[in-house]
Amino acid sequence: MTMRLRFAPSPTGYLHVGGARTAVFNWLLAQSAGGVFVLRIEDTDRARSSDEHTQVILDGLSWLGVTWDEGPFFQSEGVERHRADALRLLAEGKAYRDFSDPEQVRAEAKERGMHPSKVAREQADALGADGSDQRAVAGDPFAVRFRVPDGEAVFHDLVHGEMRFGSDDVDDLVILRSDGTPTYNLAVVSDDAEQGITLVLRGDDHLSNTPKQVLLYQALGYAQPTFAHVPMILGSDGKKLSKRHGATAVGDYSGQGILPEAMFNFLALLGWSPGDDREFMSIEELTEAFSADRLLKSASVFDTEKLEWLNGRHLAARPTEELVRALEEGLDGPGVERLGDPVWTAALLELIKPRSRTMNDLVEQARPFVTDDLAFDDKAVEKHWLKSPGEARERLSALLEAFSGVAWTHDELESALRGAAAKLEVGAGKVIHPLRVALTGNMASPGIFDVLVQLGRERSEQRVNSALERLAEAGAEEHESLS
RNA sequence: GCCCUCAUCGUCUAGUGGCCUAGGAUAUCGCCCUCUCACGGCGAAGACCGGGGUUCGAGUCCCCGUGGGGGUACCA
Repeated sequence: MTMRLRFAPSPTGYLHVGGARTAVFNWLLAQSAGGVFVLRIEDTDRARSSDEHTQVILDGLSWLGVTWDEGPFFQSEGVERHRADALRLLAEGKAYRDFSDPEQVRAEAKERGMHPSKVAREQADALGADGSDQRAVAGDPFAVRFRVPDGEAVFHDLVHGEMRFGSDDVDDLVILRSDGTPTYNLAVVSDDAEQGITLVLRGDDHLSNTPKQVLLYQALGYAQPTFAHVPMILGSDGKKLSKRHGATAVGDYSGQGILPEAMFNFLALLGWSPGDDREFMSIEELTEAFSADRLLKSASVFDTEKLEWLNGRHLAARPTEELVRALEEGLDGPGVERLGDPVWTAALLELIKPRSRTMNDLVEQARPFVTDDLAFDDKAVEKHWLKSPGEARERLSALLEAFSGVAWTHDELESALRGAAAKLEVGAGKVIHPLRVALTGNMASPGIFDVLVQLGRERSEQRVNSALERLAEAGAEEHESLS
């Protein structure tokens, strides 16, 4: 029998990393086992669901590379079937009409220290089958409750093993509301059965719902699937992941320059491991290594730092052409046409790749090389220029002179610069730092000779010249304030 | 309250009764490389939640606590 799996998000918000991880596990299992992966949107809560949210979820899955074989199906399309299932249980005496007022039942249950469903069942039994029929015919509104049979609900869970729940701990649940709409627990069972799902892999927040569902499978005469309840993903404080923790939607991370394959890799490693020491893995390797029996039981914390480290590794592994495309999208204004030179751009990428963890980093690192509109870091300017504008000027003009005759190569520039520094009787660093600010506007950059070569003679000299102008102004002001 | 569930370095994890003096990764710190920042290399520090059992032997099995999470809805 081919394995059939499903991912069934509710479109009540964005695609949460926890949901994304569940989708990743399902996908991985379907791929590695040659199974079928079904996508179902659980949109029965019309008030909170929206097409917009559905689209965000679909986009998020596509971004991650999670593809589905069937669907998306919409739970709302199955309401007639859900209702028919509920009514069948009622007809077979496996469910009963509940005419009671929820408020009143809750109050009474609280007073008598019992569960509301017990009170509801008591009232229904007191009414009797005939009484129930009469009130129904008379048009009294009622909900339908499942009459939980005595015995045990048993199911097999791939991560928790055999699970047994006594029916005493399962309460008679409403399966059809008094407005005629089906409830979640009935709808999932009906849909999973209809769609032939053989393995339900979902978050363990559903673990306590499972006995109810198992009992419904049996009452309805549907084949019961195997389950796999995977642990939840927590925020950095060990609490349930929420907006407080910042980004929790996969879309947020793509906006921050996280690569989909890195996110996929990271999510796959949350609650699962290949059993050896591999961490940096391609989707192919993950598919190859994945197996449900290595799924973990305990919740894990979503650690952004490690995600970024992993992203850096995936970024370094990306083919140059793809990174170029990202730079083209991330940068604009005069100068971007330089990216059209594949040799120049490839060289640039070699310089900035090891210094970048996210795509956003990469774009920012590339900026001073690509555009001529430099953004100066105030701290860098203060430290390497304005502390002593005179010295900075002297050193930069010396460099301009020293560079004027030499071939524009890493080694030639290096000996020219070191020679100039020696002549000024200062360490090479003393000239390198003001030069770095002139060329990049920043305190940190790739090696200074690489920067010079990458910028080329003309642009390098222009930048040094405009630095000198700025320093001349600063020097004049300094003079004024001193006099 | 009741029911369920989980528990190894800060974090992700390896560990299925002797291979554990508890391994790896990340983060942190130090050193090396060096013009800065990264990368890289080397090194340090860092964990079996507590208590009882079972056993010749327990991180690993059992029980009880404690802590976290979930459920207990005419939400999904």
